[in-house]
Amino acid sequence: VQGGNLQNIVTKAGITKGALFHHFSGKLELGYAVVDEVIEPLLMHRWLDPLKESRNSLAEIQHSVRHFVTEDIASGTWHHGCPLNNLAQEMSPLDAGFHSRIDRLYGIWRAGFSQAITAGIAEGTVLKSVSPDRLATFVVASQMGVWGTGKSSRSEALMIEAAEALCEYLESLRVVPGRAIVT
Amino acid sequence: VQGGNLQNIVTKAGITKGALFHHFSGKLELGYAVVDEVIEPLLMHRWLDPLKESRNSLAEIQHSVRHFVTEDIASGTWHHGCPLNNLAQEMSPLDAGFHSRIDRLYGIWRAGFSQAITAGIAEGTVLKSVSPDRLATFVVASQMGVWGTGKSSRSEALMIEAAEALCEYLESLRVVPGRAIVT
Amino acid sequence: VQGGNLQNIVTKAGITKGALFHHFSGKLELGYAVVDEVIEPLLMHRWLDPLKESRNSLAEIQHSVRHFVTEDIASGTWHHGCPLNNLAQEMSPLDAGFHSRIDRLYGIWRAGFSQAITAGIAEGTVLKSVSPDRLATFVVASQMGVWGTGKSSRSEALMIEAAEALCEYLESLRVVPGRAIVT
Amino acid sequence: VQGGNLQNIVTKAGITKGALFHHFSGKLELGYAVVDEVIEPLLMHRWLDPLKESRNSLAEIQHSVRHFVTEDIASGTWHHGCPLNNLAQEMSPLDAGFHSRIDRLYGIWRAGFSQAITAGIAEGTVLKSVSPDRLATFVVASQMGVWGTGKSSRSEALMIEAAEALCEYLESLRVVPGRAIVT
DNA sequence: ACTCCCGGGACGTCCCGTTATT
DNA sequence: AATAACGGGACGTCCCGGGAGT
Repeated sequence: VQGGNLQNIVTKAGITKGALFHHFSGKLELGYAVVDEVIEPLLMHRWLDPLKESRNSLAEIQHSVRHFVTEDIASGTWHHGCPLNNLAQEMSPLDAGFHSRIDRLYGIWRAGFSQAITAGIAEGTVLKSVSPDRLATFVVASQMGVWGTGKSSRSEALMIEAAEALCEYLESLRVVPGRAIVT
Repeated sequence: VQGGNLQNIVTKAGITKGALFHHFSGKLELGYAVVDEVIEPLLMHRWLDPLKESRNSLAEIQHSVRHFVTEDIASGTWHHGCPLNNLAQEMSPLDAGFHSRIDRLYGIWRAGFSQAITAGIAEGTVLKSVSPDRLATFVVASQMGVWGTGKSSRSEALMIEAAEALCEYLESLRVVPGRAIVT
Repeated sequence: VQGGNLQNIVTKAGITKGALFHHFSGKLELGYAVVDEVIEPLLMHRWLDPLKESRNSLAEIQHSVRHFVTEDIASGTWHHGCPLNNLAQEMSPLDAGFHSRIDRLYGIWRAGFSQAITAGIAEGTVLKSVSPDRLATFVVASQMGVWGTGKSSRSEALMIEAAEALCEYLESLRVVPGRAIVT
Repeated sequence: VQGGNLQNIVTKAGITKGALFHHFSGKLELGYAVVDEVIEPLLMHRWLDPLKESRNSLAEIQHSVRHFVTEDIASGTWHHGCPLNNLAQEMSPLDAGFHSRIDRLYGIWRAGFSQAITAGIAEGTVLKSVSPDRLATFVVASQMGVWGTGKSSRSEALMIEAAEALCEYLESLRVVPGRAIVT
């Protein structure tokens, strides 16, 4: 469960502390590198890039939510939780500046969602009554909760249920031809 | 931010380490006691007890969500996050058994919500289309996310926005006289 | 030869690192304590206090020089050098502020000598042509050199010779009844 | 202040660690080479060679003392202390054998002074009452002290004063036509 | 011949839990 | 019952020297 132990990190990575210190000046630099070179690309690739090429924002977010849960369960690492959140918990005690890097990614995440939702409204796939910023904030928060649920309960079913509930909510905000709209 | 240091804990508590070890066999037992004697009553008092005396479950949950956020901000400790989640993050590396206590509380939380939602459906204040278990899981997960958002961003506005978004969703699931219902 | 190694320090002192850390917050505090509570009193007791009660400054300094060399050789630690200088060499890399504490002691040493020499001139035991400050600086420097000679050469004879040469010089600055005076 | 770090040494020398290890088997061999190829020639050039060509030993030593202090201050590196002493302090913990090389240089230094003083006595420029070996030992020790004073205090004035005091003492041992001699 | 990458280990720091003491 | 002193050990840092690769 604990990745913060440097000895464990290097052992599991199959390297030594000497080798690590050669590439990074310390644990802090390692954390920075992980955020910048692993987590940020992962965030982009898994959550934001698909939205850019999509014409249906909410459907794409739903897809990502379901896909991520499915994949995590398949990979067997689903009870590890959100990598971003984990790193934040692990590294924050070390450096206050680390916190800002984490928060920056959350900001990017929210901004990307907000932008896509705005586009969805313009394209007529999302209800006009939706506030893009608020929904983006909520979806990110809920996804954090989905991971937290999986991590705490270690129950596949519960994690899936939370993810499905999020998707269900998103579904209610979509404009679907032939569906009545609450005013 | 770091309360994990035992020396800090006893110092802040105004006692000495020796005194602590007379009452608890170690850091683990202390953590257990905190869960059992502090967090569980707090969970009951803040989230579940109000539901028992209420005739409108979703409205009560909305109230709790808003109340907790408001109060946390007012107390100046709002960026500390959820006590339950914090303790889980702090202690779970120490002991796998600790994890089960945390999860038990989440289970109680979900069960309490689910039961109240079921009652709400029976009483006609909640839409019949709602799945009590699923919604309970989602609300708990989202509330975790709301705290996480506040803790990460340290932004009052963002935390409030996430909380309001959750309340907004709950609002859409309530049965309000004179409101059209989506089929 | 190496006292700087903390593991060696605690081992030779018969204690453990844990015990040391309980009394001192770190190696630096230990060094400070050694300077303040060991070396400074030693400086006072061995070099400056005798001068206060003496009516013949140079003779007293000569006595201290000879006594210290003799005692060091007898104790078998004569090749360790000057404790003040050793600590300066050992600790300076750790903390620049440490340097000032060391220098302060040298200043006290020089000031004490200077004052005693001034008194000696007034009492007529020291040549009027002597500059107190200059001689004090030189005697302290030479005594440092005497220790350095012993430490480097590890030769008793050489250390004694250096000390005797210093005493011989001091002898030439004394006013002795019946001795001619160079003008 | 700290030159002991091998990485710093090679960086400042503009080479790499790999290159160093092709020429020296380790830090120890490097230290030996520095003593043999840098410090020993420097000792010869600065302190002993001038004596060979001089007809007035003590005046030459005075000149060297003053010259070294002046030059060190001018070069801005005067507070680094004596290269020989510094290296001794830096390296001797590493190797006992290193100590002997250092001591050998001090021996050469003393022998050179002693020989020059003996010649000075024969030539009539030094008082016959002077013991060449003892004075040589004392001058070397005092010069060590002069450097130590400068290094500890980082005060130009103090270092100059110590050097001048040494020169003043040497002056008193010279035979100068027309000056009275103490018996 | 020289560089980069790396292994192994020592150092100072820090902290949990225990023991001697009152 | 409560404290202060302490033991033992793990952590992150740091560095010397070796060895593969060019």
